[in-house]
Amino acid sequence: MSEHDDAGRGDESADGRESRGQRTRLALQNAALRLLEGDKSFSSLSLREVAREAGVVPTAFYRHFADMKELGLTLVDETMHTLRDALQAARAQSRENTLGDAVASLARQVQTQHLHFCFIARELYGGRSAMRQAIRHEIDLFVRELALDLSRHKETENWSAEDLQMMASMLINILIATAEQMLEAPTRRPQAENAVIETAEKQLRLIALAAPHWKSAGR
Amino acid sequence: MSEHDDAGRGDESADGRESRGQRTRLALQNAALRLLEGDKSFSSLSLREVAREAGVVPTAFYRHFADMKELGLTLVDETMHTLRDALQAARAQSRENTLGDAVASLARQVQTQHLHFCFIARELYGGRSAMRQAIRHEIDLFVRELALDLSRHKETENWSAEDLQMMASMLINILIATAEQMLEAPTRRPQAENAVIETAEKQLRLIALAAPHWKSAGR
DNA sequence: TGTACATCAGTGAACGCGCGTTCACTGATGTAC
DNA sequence: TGTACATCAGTGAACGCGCGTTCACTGATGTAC
Repeated sequence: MSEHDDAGRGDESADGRESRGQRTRLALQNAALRLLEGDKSFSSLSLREVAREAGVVPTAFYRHFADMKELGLTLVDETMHTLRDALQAARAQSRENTLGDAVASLARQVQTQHLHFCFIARELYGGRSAMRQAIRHEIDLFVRELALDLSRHKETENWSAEDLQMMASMLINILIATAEQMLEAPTRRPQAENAVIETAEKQLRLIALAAPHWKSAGR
Repeated sequence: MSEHDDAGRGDESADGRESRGQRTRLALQNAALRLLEGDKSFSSLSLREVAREAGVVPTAFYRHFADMKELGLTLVDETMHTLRDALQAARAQSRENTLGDAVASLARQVQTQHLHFCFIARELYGGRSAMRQAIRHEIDLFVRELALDLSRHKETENWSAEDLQMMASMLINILIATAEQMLEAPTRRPQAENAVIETAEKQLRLIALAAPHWKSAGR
């Protein structure tokens, strides 16, 4: 044990290639995501099913995760990190350009990160409590970030913190609902997809219209 | 066989009390809803589990449903019928009174129809494809009904059919998201519930604010 | 560079369990006379 | 009202299956000298 702390090695990933262990771990994660692409939800996925899809024997699973629940929470973590980057890109778009560009950017993300969005959308509502709460928490972070963004816009600069939060959560709701609808009609035709995108754009535009009139009406 | 069509009897429920068969059938349905109240989703529910909760032997299940899928679709049908009535009541409220009353009415419905809302919210996103599509279809009907309602309001009377649809689906989205959030924090405290309701109210009010300005801006 | 050894990722047999579904059955409910 | 019979909801034993998890193992990867 005492001979282990002589050098600053420690981190195995610095060694160039990813180790054999890491490869199987990733294979398990990707196998689970692949299996979730279709009809199934994570809670109806079996350990043996995932191992089979990953091309390893069931017992190998335990070298990497204590149980399916741990795999699930790992997937939430990694996936939400990916989505956070995606939404950050979309937010950057909307700051510099039009709302339409922001929606188009989101649509592109949904297409390229298809597996990740499938997983999150299913588990946000359908999953077990632990996973649902983990996702909710990440979404709350999104909402807070977006609220901060909004506070720097001229139309909403002197809104109360509460109202900014309300506005942000409504916008995120629209994004979630839109992503869901895009996932629902994948194989049919791109025409349906465009209709969904167009509707989302209109909804965002309508809300943008209301912003300058808020507080002046109301109570 | 020929002696069966002599009288106009036929319908067994006209006999006063519900028959023994109907009682067990309802027991199975309610058992499933009860089991879904917690963490689980319908697809992770087993036939034996439902029979056990209903107090019958597993094989008795087959007297009433071909399999779990049939039970699921039956539950969707019945539950959506219940919810349709609930939303119709909420719509009537909003026509005659304020938006706040409409939201309060929805909140009351969520509390009294708690089990039904739990079931639908879970299965809308987390369920198997057949069930998800059945629910989506019913929600589409809600949206269409609401769009028709909107077309009779003065602020939106000369909007295009497309725009009415867009508006209606946004309103329904808010209702769904609000119901979901109310289900999420049930045991904690009523304070959280009130915050959710207040937010929903504000969101609806904000959209109402935008309505008169639509089309005058836009492209 | 080459050999000896330690570590650890992946193997395969085995277990007990709850599952969906079948079958022949029992006994209660409803009907005909 | 009373008896004989048909219908049909619910029973209980049995089946084969995939599951999660255990265990002792093998053999590849990495380390020390």
